[in-house]
Amino acid sequence: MSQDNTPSTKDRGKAPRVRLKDVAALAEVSVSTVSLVLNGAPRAEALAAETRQRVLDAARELGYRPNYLARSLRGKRTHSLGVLVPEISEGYTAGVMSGIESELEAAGYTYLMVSHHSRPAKLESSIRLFEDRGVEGLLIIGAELPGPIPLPAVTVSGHRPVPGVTTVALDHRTAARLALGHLASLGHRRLAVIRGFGGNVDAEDRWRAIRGAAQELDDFELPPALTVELRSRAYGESFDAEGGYREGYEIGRRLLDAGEPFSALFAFNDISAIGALRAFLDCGLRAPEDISVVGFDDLGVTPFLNPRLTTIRQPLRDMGQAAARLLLAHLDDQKPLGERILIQPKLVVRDSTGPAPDSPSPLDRPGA
Amino acid sequence: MSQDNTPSTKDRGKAPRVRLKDVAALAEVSVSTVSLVLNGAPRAEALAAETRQRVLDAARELGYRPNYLARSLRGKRTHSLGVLVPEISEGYTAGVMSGIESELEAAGYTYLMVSHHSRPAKLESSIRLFEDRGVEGLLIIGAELPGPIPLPAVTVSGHRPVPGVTTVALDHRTAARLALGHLASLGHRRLAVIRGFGGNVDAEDRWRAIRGAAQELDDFELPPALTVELRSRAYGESFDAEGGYREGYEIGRRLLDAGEPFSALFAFNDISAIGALRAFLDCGLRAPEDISVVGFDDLGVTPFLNPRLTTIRQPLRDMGQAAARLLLAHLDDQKPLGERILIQPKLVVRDSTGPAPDSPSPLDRPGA
DNA sequence: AGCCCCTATTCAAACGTTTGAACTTGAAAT
DNA sequence: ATTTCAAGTTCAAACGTTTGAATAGGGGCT
Repeated sequence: MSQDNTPSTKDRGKAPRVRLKDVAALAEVSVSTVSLVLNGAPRAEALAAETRQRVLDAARELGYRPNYLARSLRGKRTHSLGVLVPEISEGYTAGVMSGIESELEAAGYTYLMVSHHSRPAKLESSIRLFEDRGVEGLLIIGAELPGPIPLPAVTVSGHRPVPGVTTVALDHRTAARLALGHLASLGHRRLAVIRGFGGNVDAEDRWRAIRGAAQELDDFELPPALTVELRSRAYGESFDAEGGYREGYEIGRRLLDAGEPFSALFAFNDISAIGALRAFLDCGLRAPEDISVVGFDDLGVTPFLNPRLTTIRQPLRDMGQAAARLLLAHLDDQKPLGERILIQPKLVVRDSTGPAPDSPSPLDRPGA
Repeated sequence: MSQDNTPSTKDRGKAPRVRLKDVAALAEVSVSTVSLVLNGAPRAEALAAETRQRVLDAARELGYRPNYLARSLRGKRTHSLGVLVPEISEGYTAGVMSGIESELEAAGYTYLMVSHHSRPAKLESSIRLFEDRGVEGLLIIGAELPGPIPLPAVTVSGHRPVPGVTTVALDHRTAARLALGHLASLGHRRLAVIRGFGGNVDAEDRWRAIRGAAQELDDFELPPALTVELRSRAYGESFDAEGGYREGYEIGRRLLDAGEPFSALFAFNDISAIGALRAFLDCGLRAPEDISVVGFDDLGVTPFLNPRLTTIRQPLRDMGQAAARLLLAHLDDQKPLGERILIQPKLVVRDSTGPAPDSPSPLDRPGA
């Protein structure tokens, strides 16, 4: 009756997409019937079995594939999420993403991804973008939240509690106790620390936990001159893959130059640990004989470094999976959001930590 | 006239979204006029300046944001792309993605991402998914293409020419010459090689180039017992971040056990190079004194390893950017696709390569 | 006074679905 | 012979845009 773009035998060009209408024509039923059947709607039960079969056959024969945009426009569901990561090419992000990806794929959701580079403005504009694109929910990694979020959201660390937002975060107290306990048991007493960059709640919590753990130990010091803060994540317009390592390296040198004796370093992440370790080696120190280093995250490389890196394992993949699952459970089953899930870290002892040297430090040289 | 969901003063709940219709009502014009003005259509020039301003003001006042789904449904443009990567948490992928991301963001495109895990079935299903989701084009990284692609596509390496698909690929001949030339000049004569996994064209090209480069050199051998193939990318259902390193490690041990003397290794990527290096160290070898190792990619860690890794740099970020730019140029300006862009690698000499030991090899022990 | 045409604006169809309400048909109940 | 009802199916509105075609209002021309 109305216009119809039948391929007219010779389908030159892009092969017009099969619509519900085409299936309906072939099956000799109405569009509604086709929609009902193809969606397995309860109402379709009422249809004659023969009719249903006819529709199914027609759809198969034509290779019908529903139009996502039309369906979403009408139905309000897009089966897509927005994922906000700090930096696409970071080990931390990669680990979490691999968990998120597998979970979303299994559930038939797609996602849009944007890096926020720890910049609040970017975070906010991305949230608006996602909203405009019709995502159903947000997965936010390592970001301080700007306030209430206009969509269901689950985060992976990075911020203090926001009502209605579920957070998957690491148990930093345990992490700190594990690392410091390990070092103390090896005889270390003066610890250098690479803190996460200020403003990052994860970093604050971690630092608080480290100080707490130090106090619980006898005769264990965190000399102020030996705690340095990363700034990496604070800017990072054009990302440089080497940035984090380089910063660790520079901090490593600065620590040695500080002239304060120390026998061990606890870094905020593996990346900076690797950089600092490199600096120590370059200055002629041996690890773990002269200095011990503990990283954080347990990235894939760590067991293959020289020396193998002792580190605190964050089950990044699990954290990503957990976050995704929680969000999906909310979207699909209305499970409420807002809890705080604590994830337990694990100490992985390898070769970069060893007994403290007998002398208070390998570095009692005042200058250089 | 028709139904209208005006917030009725007390807007409880989710704040209904502002539609064109709402703006039209406030500006006292028709919906069409609003659409025209807000899109800066040429036809809008014909409107009275006063009207245009009224519309603009109304839109601003209400905070109008267009409905993406409706617009795309009608207009056929979604400003979104599909990105297919081998493995989300791989250094190679991360490098390329960082280039793609920055380019797409600048152009106002979003993208969906799926890992194909080098599985043809996954690749095909993902392409269908993307098609269904209405993406305008595809960016495919490191995958053998299943045949013609139903959408405009640009790839980053991984396959032999397909008509209509632009490829950004590395110049493997140059890469091989750089690596082998460097090693030969250091006196190395017998080279072990970790090849990429079979079926990957990138791997084949590289291997062909390596053999070619070896022939160009005097007295330079690639003993068959010392070329091993990666299998990593061939399966990889549940991804394990350590997988690639571990495989390199195992290959490293196998090479030593082969009993064939060699003084240098050229690995398919940095990951496997790092693993193999670790194996060599574990077996009591020193690098570069006893054995030299050349990696491939130049991931961020490489300058911080111990020893620092000599490697062939692939400008991954640039490759990603180039690919994205080419695809966008096609979509926005109809620039034709189908070329093959060759990217030049660079040799980065660090500490993992050194003069060949005097003895033909450190490994003239027949057993073990 | 009638006609034409220009300017400024609106109509209404279309994009491809989903879904509440309505419509047939035939058989059972009155 | 009419009404009642259920089973099976279709109508048509709606989702929020974009855009080709149509329209109203005026002013200038003959």
